[in-house]
Amino acid sequence: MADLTTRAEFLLKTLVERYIAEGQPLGSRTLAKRSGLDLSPATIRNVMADLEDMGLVTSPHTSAGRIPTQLGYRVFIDSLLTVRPLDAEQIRKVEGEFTAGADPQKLVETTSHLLSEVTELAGLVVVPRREDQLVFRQLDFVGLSGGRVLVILVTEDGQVQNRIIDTEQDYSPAKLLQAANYFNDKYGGVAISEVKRMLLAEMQRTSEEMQRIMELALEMSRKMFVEPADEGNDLLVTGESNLMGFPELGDIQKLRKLFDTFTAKRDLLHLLDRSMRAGGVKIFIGRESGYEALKECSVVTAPYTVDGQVVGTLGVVGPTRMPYERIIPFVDVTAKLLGGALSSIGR
Amino acid sequence: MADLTTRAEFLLKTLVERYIAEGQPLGSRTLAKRSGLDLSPATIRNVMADLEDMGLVTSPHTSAGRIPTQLGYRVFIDSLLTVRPLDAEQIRKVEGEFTAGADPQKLVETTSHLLSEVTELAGLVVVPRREDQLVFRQLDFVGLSGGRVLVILVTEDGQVQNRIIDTEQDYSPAKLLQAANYFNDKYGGVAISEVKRMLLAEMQRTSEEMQRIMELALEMSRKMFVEPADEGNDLLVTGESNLMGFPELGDIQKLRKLFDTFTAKRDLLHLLDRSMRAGGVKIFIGRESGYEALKECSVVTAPYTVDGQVVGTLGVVGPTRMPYERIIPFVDVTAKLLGGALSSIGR
DNA sequence: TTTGGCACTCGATAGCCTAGAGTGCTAATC
DNA sequence: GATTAGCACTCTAGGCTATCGAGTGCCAAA
Repeated sequence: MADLTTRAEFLLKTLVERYIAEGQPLGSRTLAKRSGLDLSPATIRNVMADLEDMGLVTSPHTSAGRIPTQLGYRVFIDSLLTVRPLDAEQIRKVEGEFTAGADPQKLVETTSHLLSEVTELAGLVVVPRREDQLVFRQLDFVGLSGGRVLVILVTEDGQVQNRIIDTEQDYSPAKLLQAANYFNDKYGGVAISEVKRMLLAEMQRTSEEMQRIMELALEMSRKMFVEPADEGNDLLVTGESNLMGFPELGDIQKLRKLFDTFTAKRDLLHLLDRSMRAGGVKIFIGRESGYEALKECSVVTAPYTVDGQVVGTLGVVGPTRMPYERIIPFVDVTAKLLGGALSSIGR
Repeated sequence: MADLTTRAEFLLKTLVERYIAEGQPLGSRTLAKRSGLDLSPATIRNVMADLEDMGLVTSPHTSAGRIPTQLGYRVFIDSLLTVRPLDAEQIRKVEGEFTAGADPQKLVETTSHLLSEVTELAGLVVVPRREDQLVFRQLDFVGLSGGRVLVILVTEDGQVQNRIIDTEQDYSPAKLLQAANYFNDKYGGVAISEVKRMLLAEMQRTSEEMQRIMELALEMSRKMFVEPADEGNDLLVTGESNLMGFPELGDIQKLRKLFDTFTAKRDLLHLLDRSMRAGGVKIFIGRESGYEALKECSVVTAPYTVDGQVVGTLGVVGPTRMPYERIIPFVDVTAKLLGGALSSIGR
């Protein structure tokens, strides 16, 4: 396929820009005016025919103008887009949200709200729960009735998870405390995935010579750590309703599929996981995500790091026709700030 | 206004039932057939005219049949509805969900999902966080860097809340433990609202003669308890997307208002709080709720109790045209089962 | 009190027309 | 050879009209 001429590129760029801004197919006449080039509509038509041959633009029907195709957006984003840095007000607003000391869960919630409010799209944040990245801090056992024990798990980054487990008998508070102390001394500061591994090993090795208290601690923590955990990473979605009201998502059936995708989380988590490996902002346009429900949407993501290590991803979802030049730097900055805020909690 | 004749009642009943089932206005002709009464359409028309005078039915336009008004639904529910008990499969399903031991948060989530799945509407559950109904169990202090302390609050019913607070200095783990012990001994088993009150009193009274450790505990717990808490009761909404696809909510603007109401939670919480006082199932039809966004919806709620005391409410939201005779007993049963499951956690 | 008959209303659907926007092609022009 | 003007053509959106069918309200008869 022939390379794009400079002029064709320029026209594609203005076409995409205008279409993003106005949502209307662009005809040769208007494009001639808006481009600033001194060309007649007829010439524009010729160029458009070329762009259509290359699969970069298409027209909804004969007498409508042209709109970008998915590929057109791709080219636009990869080589034509001029990203505007955030303006002063936005930067101030974003930074303001991250100053207050808060626990990771709240930080993540704040971030997601921020994303959806500023972009007026749906905000996504993956809550990091990867076991190999979480460091164990301490365990608490709180006795409940009927042999049930509330286990509270604290990680170094200040996250708290809890769970009720069943045991065969009631234990005294003193016993529970002793058990917790034993366990905390032994595993404090170890990565959770490692704790799991060590637990399994320990249980096999010393099951006979163990003291009662060790047994208790191990039994409970085994239930907490090893048995089918709730889930891995979790996903927070906010501002879904921002997506209603985009004419391209006006079909209620499509909208429902989209919302179901948000609720199920699985597909989105998968998508966001994929974008964790690469550094920096990643953009999935339409079908590139590989999910039917997202075929008319774009997803802009950026991983965030704590102490230099990628722990999660955040981003936004919106119609393919979204103001990328605003969205991209914003998602980027937000990821950096969230990473910074999370880093300052751990020690 | 004249009382309803038995026949008029019967016709209203079948009208509402058929309309709920089919979603189409009913004309005199079809109603004559469906009612089973041996009456001509003309007679039905006379009765319908009466019902219309009484404000119980209306017609969308001249040549459409009749549909129930809000008042018509009210009369139907209050005096005509024959509630069907749950069928065997549903009961089994509901009970199955509540057997596994789980913490309150998970129970509430399960319940909400259950509500929305079975009814195919949006499920609501108020998470009880009323301070006067929660009994303090214990506090944990976990030191983080930079003078920050992670405070974990456990209540008797097994709920865990946590929060990071700022202090002026770093405390040693031993100090923190001591402080927690001091506090837990003193306030264990006291209602949270009472702890708050006592804290304020204590701080004023003995601020000079206090030992350092008491000071520390009081200072931290003050920040946890007294300073602007997160919120009061919280609300869980699931299955919102079930509401897409009801033709009466087909307008995307309405839908958006509805979803925003779900997200904001405030109005719904208010509504559910109202229904906490009365025992048993409560039904808000259309505008009765008092909220614009819900004007074409009905809300069916039931309070649930722990140890005889009402602690929260649950329910469903759907279009006014919902199968009440299925929904009502289901909401009722679910409330009872959730209450039971929560009761078995506390001691 | 019930019913049949009848004129009337209204929404939905289909068909038709027009205006407007935009295209592709061809031939003339720079 | 690139650009442009001109023109025939296509397609949508919107307005207008006619028709069909469902259903009503009312009146007079049973």
